[in-house]
Amino acid sequence: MSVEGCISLRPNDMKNAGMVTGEIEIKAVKLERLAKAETPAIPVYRSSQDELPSEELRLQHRVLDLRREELQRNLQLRHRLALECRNHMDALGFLEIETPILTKPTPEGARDYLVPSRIHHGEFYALPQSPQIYKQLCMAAGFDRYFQIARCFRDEDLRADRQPEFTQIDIEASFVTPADIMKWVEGLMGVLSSHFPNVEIQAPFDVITFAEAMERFGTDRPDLRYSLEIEDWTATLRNCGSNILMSAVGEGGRVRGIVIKDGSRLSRKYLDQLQQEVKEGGSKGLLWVKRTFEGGSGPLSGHMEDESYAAMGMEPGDLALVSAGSDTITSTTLSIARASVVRKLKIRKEKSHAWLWVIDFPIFGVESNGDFVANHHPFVMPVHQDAALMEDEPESVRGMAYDLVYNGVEFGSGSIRNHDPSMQRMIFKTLGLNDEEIDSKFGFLLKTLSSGTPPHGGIALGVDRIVAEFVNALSLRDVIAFPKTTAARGLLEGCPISLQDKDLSELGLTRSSEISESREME
RNA sequence: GGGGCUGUAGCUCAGCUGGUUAGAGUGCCGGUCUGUCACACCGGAGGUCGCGGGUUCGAGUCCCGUCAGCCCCGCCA
Repeated sequence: MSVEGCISLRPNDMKNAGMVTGEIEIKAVKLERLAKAETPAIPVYRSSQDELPSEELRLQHRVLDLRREELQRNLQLRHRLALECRNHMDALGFLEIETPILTKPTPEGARDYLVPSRIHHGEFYALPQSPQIYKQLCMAAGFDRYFQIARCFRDEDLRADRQPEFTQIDIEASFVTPADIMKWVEGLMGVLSSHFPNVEIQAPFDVITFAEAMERFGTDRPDLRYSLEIEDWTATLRNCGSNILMSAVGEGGRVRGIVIKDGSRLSRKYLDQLQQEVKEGGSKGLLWVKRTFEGGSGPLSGHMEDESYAAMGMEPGDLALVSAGSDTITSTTLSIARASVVRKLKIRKEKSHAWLWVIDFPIFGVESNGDFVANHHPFVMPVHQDAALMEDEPESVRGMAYDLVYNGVEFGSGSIRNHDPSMQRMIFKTLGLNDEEIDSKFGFLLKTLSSGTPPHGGIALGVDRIVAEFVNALSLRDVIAFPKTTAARGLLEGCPISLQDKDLSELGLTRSSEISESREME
């Protein structure tokens, strides 16, 4: 509507303090209807106690959903964050350089989204999983400080915190140490978070090593708002008489666990449910014992002595959650249990904002079949004192890598890169690539490194996750204007769709017989 | 690829161990009222119970399959 008239004060007894414009009204002299609207399929203006329509409908009618105040605000804040990011990086002398969207498929890592070439039948581009290699090429090209707010694409199954296309603040600089990058990012996060009233920041952030994070919290992205820590009770409990614990220790495992002060109030029902939770997370199970004034209860209580309670720091009323086996198993189990108990008991936060750097990640992970895979990506430079282990003990080689974690959410991940082509080639070989494969997939990178590339490193920060966390959104979908569903569909526009045969043949593609003709677009 | 939850009026939901004509709130349409702001009051329309098959005298309800959404495992360098 277009309304012309005089703004005037409402009569005193008709003012409404609950409305922004509750004190005034317009004495209209002219009314014009600018556009007609059908009754909306989903309510746009709803009272606060009304339930939201189902997410399926909200995504189908995304335009209407986006009119909601909450989403308007989320996208405004997202804009503010991007703008401030550009200003801040510019002030630090960083150049925003665009990198290709049509790129080369990579053999490592996530599945690529592929784009068939019309001009070269049978050949494909890939959408970038990240601008990683391009930003390294920028370093070699002499742009010493690069950044980009870049769209990335990964064709993997989705989660609440994963979209098939997502946005990163991508940063790379030459002649830097991890400390330089960390300092820049701390400054950047300070500027960005200042626009979000419920986020606070204090630099420098805490730093712990990957090994320490796994030992104390069982995860590489611990939520340090809570202090509950994992302890090693192998010595205390190895001879306690429990078959489960003794056999796990006999096989070289450890006994680890968490003491929950006053945890006895957790019900049997909840502890059974917690069993289920850790099993779904891939664990075998979880033992527990409650210390009482009379003695104890729970699966382990029969094996507990007063001395063992004391050694574990348990007082009457406390609960211990215990896991035994390989570090991988106990870490997974206890980190899931830790997060669950914190939620259940609404344990008081030590602080509201836990910023953390996790450093010294192992470069390689080991698959169940013994193959090595890159933990982050294959371009991480080994820490100096570990470089000698590359040949004989690659699993022990730590990388000059750093993850940024806020309240248990991974915001970003970065590293110093290999600018030495021979080290880079050795890493590719450890990952199982032969020289021929290395040259065909990454020849252009190695050739660049051989042309004299400055030492360099950087980081990539997940914009969607950062905004989602800063506005307290339950899902990435609430901070993205037009997100995809968990099956990677766009419900508003209706994608993906099947194509007609003539469209396919122009691209040199033919329909597989397995895909029925009925799927063909009319 | 696997597991779980959900799918009933435009929207949010109820619908028991299978049983007559599937309900409520809200929205929508018509009317009354006209200083309202979740207006109030009166009246009305509106359902392929996601879709397909099966069991049964009878299916919203039970079984099988399938589609869609959400959550999780695998996967995500």
